Amino acid sequence: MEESTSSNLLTETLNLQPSFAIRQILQGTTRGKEIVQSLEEKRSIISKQRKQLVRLLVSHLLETNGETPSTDTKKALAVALVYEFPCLLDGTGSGYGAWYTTGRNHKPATGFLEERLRNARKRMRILKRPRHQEQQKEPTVPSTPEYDVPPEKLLEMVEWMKVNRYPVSQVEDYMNQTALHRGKWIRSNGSKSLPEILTEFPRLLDNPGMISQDFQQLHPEAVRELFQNWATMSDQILTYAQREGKLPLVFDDMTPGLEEKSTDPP
DNA sequence: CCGGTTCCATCAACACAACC
DNA sequence: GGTTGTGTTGATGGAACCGG
Repeated sequence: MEESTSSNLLTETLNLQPSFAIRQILQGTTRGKEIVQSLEEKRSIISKQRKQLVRLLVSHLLETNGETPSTDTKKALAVALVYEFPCLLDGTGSGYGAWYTTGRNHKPATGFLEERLRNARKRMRILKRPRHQEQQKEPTVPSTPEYDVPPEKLLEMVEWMKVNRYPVSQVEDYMNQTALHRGKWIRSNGSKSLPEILTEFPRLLDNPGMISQDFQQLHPEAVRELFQNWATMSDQILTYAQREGKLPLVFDDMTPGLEEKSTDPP
């Protein structure tokens, strides 16, 4: 019942918090920065910001832990969040139940993070099964993405995505259809720089899950392995990026407030 | 041409079934 | 016992439409 006290949360947090650098995740985007600012100055956020916050965190979760993160991972994220921003503590026994609650008494796990994760999975599954979803208005490329999409249509989609962020499902569909084209384009002429890539495909960063969707599209056989070994793979990727001289830009863009909190994993 | 209203698509959140 | 999948519903925001 009232199992939890603040010292409980503290213990839990000390154990789990290093897994998620909440601030760094949020500082990676403009909206994330606004949310952090609001949390610091007003000690509150509006519901729109809360939804955006959940999107950013779940997007990070998907990138780093795959589609079905463990219960502990999800709990760690929720705990890290309310530890970092105590004003987000809720009235539930644990203090973070509104963000993540494990299932109990035949009731499924719930909370904003869990629900977002579930809805994201649902959407991704729908996208992966185009055959099932054939009653589209446009008679365009339902089955294998891209192979039968004419080049001009590809360019049309790319241009559309430069100026449109919504509807999200449309963005995800177009990103899906242009994944192969994007891969070729990025690697053409000795590979593109990060700013070049983000100018051509801004939705890669601001629409959650697009990078993993691309990887899924290009290397479906390796997705599982990548997710499982992400901790070591990410190091190798960073090392490679550094060697290629691309890393400084990445850090400049994504972690402007990289100061004190050196989070070394246990 | 502009402001207000209606219509429509999307998504978050909920509820329950299916599964391990 | 719990988690994941899926259908449903209400809220929200943008597009289209209409009257002044």
